[in-house]
Amino acid sequence: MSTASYVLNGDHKRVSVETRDLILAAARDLNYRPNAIARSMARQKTAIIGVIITEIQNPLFAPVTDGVEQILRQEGYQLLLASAGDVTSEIAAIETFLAQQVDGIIIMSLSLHFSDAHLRQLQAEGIPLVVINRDLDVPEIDQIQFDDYGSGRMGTEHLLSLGHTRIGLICGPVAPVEVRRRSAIERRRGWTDALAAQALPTPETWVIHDEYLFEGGYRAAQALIARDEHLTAVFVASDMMAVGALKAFHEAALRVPQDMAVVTIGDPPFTAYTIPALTTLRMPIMESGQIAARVLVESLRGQRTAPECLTLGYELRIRESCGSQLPHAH
Amino acid sequence: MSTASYVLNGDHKRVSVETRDLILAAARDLNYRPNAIARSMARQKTAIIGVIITEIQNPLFAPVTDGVEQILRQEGYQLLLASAGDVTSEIAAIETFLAQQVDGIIIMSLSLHFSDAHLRQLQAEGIPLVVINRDLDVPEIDQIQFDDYGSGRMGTEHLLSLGHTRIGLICGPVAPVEVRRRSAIERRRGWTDALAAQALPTPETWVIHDEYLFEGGYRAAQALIARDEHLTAVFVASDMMAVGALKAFHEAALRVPQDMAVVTIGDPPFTAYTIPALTTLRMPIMESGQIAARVLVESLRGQRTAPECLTLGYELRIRESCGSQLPHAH
DNA sequence: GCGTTTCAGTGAAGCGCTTCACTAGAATAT
DNA sequence: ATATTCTAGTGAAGCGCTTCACTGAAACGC
Repeated sequence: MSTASYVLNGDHKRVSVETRDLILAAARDLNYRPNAIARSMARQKTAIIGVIITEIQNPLFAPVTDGVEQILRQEGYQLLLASAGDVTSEIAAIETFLAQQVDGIIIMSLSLHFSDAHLRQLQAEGIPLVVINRDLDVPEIDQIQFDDYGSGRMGTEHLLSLGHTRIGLICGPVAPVEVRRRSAIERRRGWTDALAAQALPTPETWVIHDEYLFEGGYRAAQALIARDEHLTAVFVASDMMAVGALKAFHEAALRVPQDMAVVTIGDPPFTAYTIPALTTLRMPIMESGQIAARVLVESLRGQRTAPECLTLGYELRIRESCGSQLPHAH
Repeated sequence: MSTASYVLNGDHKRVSVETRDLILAAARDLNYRPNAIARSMARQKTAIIGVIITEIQNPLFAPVTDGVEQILRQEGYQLLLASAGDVTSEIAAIETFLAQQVDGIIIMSLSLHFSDAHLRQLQAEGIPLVVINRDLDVPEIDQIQFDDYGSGRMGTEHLLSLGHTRIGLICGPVAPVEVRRRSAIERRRGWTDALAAQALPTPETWVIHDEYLFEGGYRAAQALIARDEHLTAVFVASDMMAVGALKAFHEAALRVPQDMAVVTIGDPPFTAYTIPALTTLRMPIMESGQIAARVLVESLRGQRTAPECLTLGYELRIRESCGSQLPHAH
């Protein structure tokens, strides 16, 4: 039995070629399938990674999961998936994963401010953990972030570079605390700083916060129009919101980009097919999943010394909605 | 030890209240966490379900996975996820799942015509299996389908009911065989039959097949416009394609719905925020995941006798692109 | 009061594998 | 020729739990 085990695990030194072939042949004849559970039991590791995401249907999660899965598959790990929309169910998911003896955990959250005592504890117990997109003040934990401040700044600066000075902001929720998104706060900060750097005003009335949804963008744009602040451009900090905003502008007979230039944030291909096509800051979502998985795998192999704390940048994709390609009057 | 096991598994008959409390207290003190691997080993089942999807990023998959996850979580099962874009990797994923001793498998494929010898074999080995959206000719296997023929028919009939007679079709790929989608074939059949039932013509030139993508719909609409067949309406058999088509129509200065009425198929919320909002046949995607999970769980509990073969219907959502709400001239 | 049933708890096998420690024999060294 | 090393293979413990078969004591029946 031990010989068979060595053969099936590819230990070439311990077994002669003849016995090896014999065993392999027997395995084939018997239709032998190794029992991963028993192996995990004996080895005290499972080659399974637990992945927790906040909501499966959120557009961020498919690409992240895809990225994670690509790398894990390639590295020989399996992926146990759970969704957890609040701290209680996150803790429950972690407990289940630990019971399941996962080798490591990846958590991809919305940029909500969750409490993280349980993550500290996980870390303390020595379970390899990588966290994506969470406002976490625990430097020992590997983290992958997005440069949300930079995105706010970059989007606004692009509009500034096109000559706009009255640039509004449609952004995700910043209050109340349960739904507040770090990304929304940071993007707003970026917008503010970009305008302030040019000594331009940033009045409260040029900003609308709403949910990161089509509906939210639609409502926000309507509200902004109603305020009649003579804006010539708006930075919409989410592609779903931008689609909603485009509709509201269209209904208000505001032409984009002539009457209202739009820059937004996102990754999905559909931003290229809106009317007009949206100029976006591409968010490296799938990449964040890949990187998280790689970092985790390196941890598991003991190839890491210091904790990772990466911030991924956005990339400007100029299309029609910002009006770059049009001569426009100011 | 056995007493502890009984207590922790909630067997109330075998243990006195005092010992139970003692054991529970000790478990708490020791921070005891049951080892699911060891339990699986002893019980010969894992409470893990393997889920295979074709491409994580395909818009069908997030809702399906969501539906599956909801039910499985509620029923106490874990979800092991793998993506497999072709038969070879599907077989590999199944092998891994079997090694992992999953209790059952759910496969959600694109409606490609995959070979299914390996599924028959799975079935023969007695592994509970539910397949969503695959063209499978194996009546013993539980299957969840979408009524694609019905959707083609229903969408076309809606346009007929609005007085259109020259109704084009933009549809998914039907050839070559590697990329051919059953859904495309069926929807075309529905379109043909709906028109034929009214003794209307269904010329080849009114139909364009392309990929189920924004790009595909864009190209297809351009091609259709170029043919100049004086169509007044088109059934676009995918919401992504419809978004692309809308853009092509817009660029060709064709007004939707006045010059070209559009009905499409899909579920995602974004169809309500296109310009104009798309009239769609809603595809019960998440529901298909829920149902698949329920069927599987029932199988695992031995509560099923006959194999399931469900076909889920589509539901018409009238919005702007079909022109229902407009008086229009014919 | 004796046999029977119930109750509470214990012992031990076994789930399928890995891996350390070991052995017998062959090869090599001195 | 003897000691040492190497090679190929074996034995057995053990991973952490479940569950069947069992036991001793208490409760019950007539």
